[in-house]
Amino acid sequence: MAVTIRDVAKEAKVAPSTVSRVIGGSPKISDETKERVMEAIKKLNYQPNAIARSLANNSTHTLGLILPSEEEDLFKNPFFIQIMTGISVYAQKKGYYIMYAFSKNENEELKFIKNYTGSKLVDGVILLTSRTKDRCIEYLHEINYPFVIVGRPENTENVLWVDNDNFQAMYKVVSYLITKGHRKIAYIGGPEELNMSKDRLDGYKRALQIHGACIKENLVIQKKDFTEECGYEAMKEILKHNTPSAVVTTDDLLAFGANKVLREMKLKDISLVGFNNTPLAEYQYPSLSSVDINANKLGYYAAKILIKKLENKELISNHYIVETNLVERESTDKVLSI
Amino acid sequence: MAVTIRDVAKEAKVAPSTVSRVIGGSPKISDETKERVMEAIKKLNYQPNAIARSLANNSTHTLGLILPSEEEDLFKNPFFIQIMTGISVYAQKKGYYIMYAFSKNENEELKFIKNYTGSKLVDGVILLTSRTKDRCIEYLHEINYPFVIVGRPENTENVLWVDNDNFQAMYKVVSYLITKGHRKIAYIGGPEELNMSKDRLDGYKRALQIHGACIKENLVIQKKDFTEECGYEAMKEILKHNTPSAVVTTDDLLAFGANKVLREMKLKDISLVGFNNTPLAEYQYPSLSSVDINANKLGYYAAKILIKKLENKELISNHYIVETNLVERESTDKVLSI
DNA sequence: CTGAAAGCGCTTACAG
DNA sequence: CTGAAAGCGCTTACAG
Repeated sequence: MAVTIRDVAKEAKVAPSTVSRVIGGSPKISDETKERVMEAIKKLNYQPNAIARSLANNSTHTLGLILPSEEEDLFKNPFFIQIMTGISVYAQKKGYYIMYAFSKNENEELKFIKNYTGSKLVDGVILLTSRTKDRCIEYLHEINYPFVIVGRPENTENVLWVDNDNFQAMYKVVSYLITKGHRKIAYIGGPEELNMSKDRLDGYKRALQIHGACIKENLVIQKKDFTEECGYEAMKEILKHNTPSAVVTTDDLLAFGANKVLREMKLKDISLVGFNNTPLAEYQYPSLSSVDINANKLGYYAAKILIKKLENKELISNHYIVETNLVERESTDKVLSI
Repeated sequence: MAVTIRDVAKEAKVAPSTVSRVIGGSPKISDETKERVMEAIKKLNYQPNAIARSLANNSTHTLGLILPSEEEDLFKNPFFIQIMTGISVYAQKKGYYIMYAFSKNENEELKFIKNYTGSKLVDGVILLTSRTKDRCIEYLHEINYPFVIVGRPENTENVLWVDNDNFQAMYKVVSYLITKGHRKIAYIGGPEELNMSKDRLDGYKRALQIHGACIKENLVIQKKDFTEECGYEAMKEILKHNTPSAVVTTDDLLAFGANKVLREMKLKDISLVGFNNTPLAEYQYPSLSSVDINANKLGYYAAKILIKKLENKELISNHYIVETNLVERESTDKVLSI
């Protein structure tokens, strides 16, 4: 049998409640008994039962992480594992545990959330996807359970979230290209209904506008998926009507597809920028410049903002913006021939 | 306040113990009361408190997953996330929860294990690294806590583990190359002290032996790390004395490095095989043939074997071998010029 | 400063 | 077949 608080109490010749207070760091315990209890704890190698503690405290010190398992790039993009390490760094620092569940779709997500919250297993929930009109968010609101979303949700009222500044990220990329002399810059994006897509496209347009560069309709293509195929098709479409000097994309996979076209057509002078800075980027020919979104920080701050909320600490803001940075590689290293 | 078993009892006009029995599926409850209780549960939308249950049952239905955070290829290799999804598929099917912790080194690993087990948070532990003379394994043995290791440990006595058959995996690769006409096959491996390394090297040697091909000392190079640099150096060393017609490696990163040399020296006729089939493999030039280790299955069976143990089910064996398969790509597609 | 008691929300022998 | 009671291992008002 494992040693309990009663064993320690007996050993130290005090009441269990006193042991509990020593452990909890209660201030009103004499140094003498504190010491005696500590000795007993060490002698018996006592470790409090976390479950009993949770029951008495009505708190498990556990965060529930809901992951999508059908993501196109769950394995190709280190995004998820980076988020997970980021979360764990902060959580572990604060003595919180993390549970995770992979769910295939919104229904399953909701099922896990109901399970986690209804059975009081977790103190708070971390969501990694936010759909438009997200039922999980609605539900968590309804039952008033603490949660945080990685990725800005449609409606940010009363919800905690962390995200990159997608507008600024793309704005910076386009501005950078303009400074390098580019004027005709094409854009290949993913599903246009995503917030992320809107923000990035806005950033693209705004940067061009500010610098007085042209925004031509057929320089902008948005596709249904973040896949290589989509990138390939998009690049083909663009080249039908135009020959840009640079192409920006909203995902490395799109950029890979675009790059394939450029290679096939031997268009060596067109610059190309990816997004997410996946490990694959540096292995492209030419190696691909890409925007690093610092996914680990997204996780870190998600955990931080949620735990602060759980501990009723004052929140300066209901969200946190993680900076992005462009990793420059060969694909933006080309001499402008225009 | 959340609804408890007492509320349900009151609503159904029975004792809490009866409600508990209905939930637990006890056979000796009349259909009539069972129905009444079920109605009350539905009406009040009752969900048992998992923590209270755990305390009463002395079991949390939770598995603790210990992950290394300093792994060279934590982000480049989808190994870990695949393991995690594999674990979750089986665990979720069986109603188990999963906690994870990233640890920087053996000491931290041990700390988390002590925490998880000592505080009774988890019913069993899943380890993803086994060192020679692993203190974590020793400790878990000492306290007699259920655990499973992904990757065959040094001493398999009395421990649960899952792994690929590394001997056979490499044996098959080399045999395959021999059938394609190769006779002079080089080997680039990682740290030789790893079980995995020994097994793969043995598989290489055995296959050559069986087929009567040559095993030359300086065709085999083992490096300290699974990195691109190491692969690069190793390939250089090999080419100093020999010109093999094919090269096998024990990791894709090693193969990438080797491939770099081959490209630089324009040795287009040398076949190359990677290991782990990372997403990067298909993006190489030429695309890299690689051994898929089915990491998701490793996770799945790790969870399965551990949960079976936890539920005192009969175990046919204390380990499970997950098959590997060679994914053929351009790098083994070359015409033999020898 | 410390202890006895009640309570967290379940489960499960025990009794009927 | 069902209920009253004790127990899982903690915490925390309450009293002194």
